[in-house]
Amino acid sequence: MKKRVLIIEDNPGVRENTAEILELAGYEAVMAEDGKQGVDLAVKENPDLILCDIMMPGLDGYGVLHILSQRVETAGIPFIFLTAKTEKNDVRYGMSLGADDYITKPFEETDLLRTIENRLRKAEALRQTTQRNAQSQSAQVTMQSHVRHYSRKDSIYHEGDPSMYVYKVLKGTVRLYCYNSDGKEYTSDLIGAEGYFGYVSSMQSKPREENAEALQDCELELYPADEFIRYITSDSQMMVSFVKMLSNNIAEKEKDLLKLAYDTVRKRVAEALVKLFETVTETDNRFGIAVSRELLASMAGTSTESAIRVLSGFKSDGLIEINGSHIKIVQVDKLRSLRW
Amino acid sequence: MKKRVLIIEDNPGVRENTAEILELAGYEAVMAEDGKQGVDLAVKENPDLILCDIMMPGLDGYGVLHILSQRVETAGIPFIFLTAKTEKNDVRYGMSLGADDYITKPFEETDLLRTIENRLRKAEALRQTTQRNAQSQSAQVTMQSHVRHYSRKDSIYHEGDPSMYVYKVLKGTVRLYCYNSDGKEYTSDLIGAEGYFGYVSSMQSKPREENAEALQDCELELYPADEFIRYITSDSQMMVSFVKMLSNNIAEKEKDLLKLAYDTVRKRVAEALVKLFETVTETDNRFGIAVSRELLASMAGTSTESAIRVLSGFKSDGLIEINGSHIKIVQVDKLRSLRW
DNA sequence: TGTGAATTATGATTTTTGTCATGTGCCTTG
DNA sequence: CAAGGCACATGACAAAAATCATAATTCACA
Repeated sequence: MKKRVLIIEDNPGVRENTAEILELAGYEAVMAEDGKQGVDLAVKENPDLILCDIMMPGLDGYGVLHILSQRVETAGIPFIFLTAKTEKNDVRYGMSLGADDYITKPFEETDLLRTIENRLRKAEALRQTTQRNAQSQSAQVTMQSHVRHYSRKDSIYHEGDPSMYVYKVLKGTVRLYCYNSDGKEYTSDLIGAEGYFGYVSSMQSKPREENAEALQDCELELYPADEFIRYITSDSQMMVSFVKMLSNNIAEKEKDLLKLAYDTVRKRVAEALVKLFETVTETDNRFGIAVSRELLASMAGTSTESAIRVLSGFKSDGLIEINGSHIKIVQVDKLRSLRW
Repeated sequence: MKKRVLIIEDNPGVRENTAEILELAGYEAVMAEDGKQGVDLAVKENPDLILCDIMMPGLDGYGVLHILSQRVETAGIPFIFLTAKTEKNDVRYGMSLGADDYITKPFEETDLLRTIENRLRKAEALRQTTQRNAQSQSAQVTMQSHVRHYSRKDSIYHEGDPSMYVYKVLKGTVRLYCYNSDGKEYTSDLIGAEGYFGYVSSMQSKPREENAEALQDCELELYPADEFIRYITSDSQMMVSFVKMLSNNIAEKEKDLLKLAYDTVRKRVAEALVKLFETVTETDNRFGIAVSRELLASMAGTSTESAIRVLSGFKSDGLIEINGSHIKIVQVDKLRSLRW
């Protein structure tokens, strides 16, 4: 059966031209001339893939993607941005919204077709895997994996890297972080022993959206992305657990958002300390845990100096003890209650 | 087969007593005397349900829940907090972390057993549904649902309400928001036509974690939570789409976090305006869209006055036009580029 | 169509936080 | 053991944002 591709592009020339190329290549092309019509057609026509211009009058490409991502029926359709600009910002922003890929205009026919084919193949592979697995219930599926060691400060992956693995922390702690446009760092998560990370982008075979590094010496178990997908989808019960994990993740981020929006630096640093304390279990607590003020600041979303000032305050309040970069929490309970 | 319950509680008296009650009631009780041991046992023993004290030396209940939520294998186990305090803050905080339920100490035997039974039954129901569906592939499943109308400012649900429905927006726009401890409002999401909401807590039969209200007159389709779960789990492909939707949600929240951490109010208000513009398609744009400054402020995570000042700036820069509460965006592109 | 309440706008002021500068102590390295 | 580098600490100042106050204007409703 012919694969159906939806083209959302306001420029008639580009639109027609692209459609022609696709039809010559054996696809069925459906065209929309603006964002709103694009959303309608995506729902009605249920295409196998969507090509979408970013800059459009009215509802633009980002908006289209945003809307389609919120619908179960359309969230799974591979989505490729057509971007006139080579501007990295634009592309990065688009990818972070959940686009699967992008093509820079003007594009070569071969580029276009190769990118489309690539995405269709990946989507198909995912479908095959999940369906095969759904049928062969019961059989205990084991994951192939290998263990790798990372030293403190080692980079595990970077933003933009292809998502090869899903990781499980066996020992140590991993830090996930990203940069804003001014180059400031925000630590979005700490993953302690037994925790998983890297699954979001792996599930969608999308490039990494954040950076990961070892906060301490780490032992990680690496599951190839397709192995992980096979494992997760091998059992509907597993899938439900996975969904629950994702849901928790969402709830937690929402909580962080509320904190970041209105809470004082003091509260946020308290939160960061407690989280650190809860995640980093390895070190013995006699001397406290080694924390750079920079890390704490990037967890609280503030400047290093502000974080330091708050710490000084906690110290003189007797909540913590400071020995160089080692921080020992004396009164966990009080610190906890500070967060609210 | 006997159901296994893991009790994580540092007080030996309470621990032994609870175990005794459970064993008399026909459960198998496994005990852990602190958080760390609790995590270990949760992994090793794979219990059917976990009871966990909040206040414990070392790793506390929140920490245990946090860690277990990050593991696929343990994220699905019903988790119930034992809390000595009746303090609402504590409980709310725990629930927002992903706990399924809580029991206040000292508890009545019947309360304890009823709560446990209730949670086990819900978990079992979910398992049954998903397994049944996984076997009966292929058959097209339709969802029972009904449509309900909401007028502007109508409340759809409140924080703490039981999660009865998953909603789909047919017409209009819905606002999701939550309050911080000072009573300040943060608008975490706007859902436009075709978007779904309310699925996170519904999937886990947990109480609502945020508030939902109609931003404009709305027509919503209501799917009973169990219907929705049945629908989603009826088809592995559907499940994958759902996971993708959740992943997108996470990615988006992460993006918002980065913005909130380091971006200026100006940028955040620009973001809010664009988002509003992209979501609220209904109104004709000749007069602009009606937006209260309070809404804009709660989307940007700032005070109303600050939001107003930024708007005044945009107005004198010719980016927008203001007519009372109606805002018309004149130069979308410039506004968009302001966000970075 | 007028009136009062609610919202928007804006000035003045305070509070919070970020930035720059400089000093201190510790640790590494030659 | 000394020198240099680096992270931590803190003061001084600047910038950003929140808060308070009050005026102007919309808007809902009789």
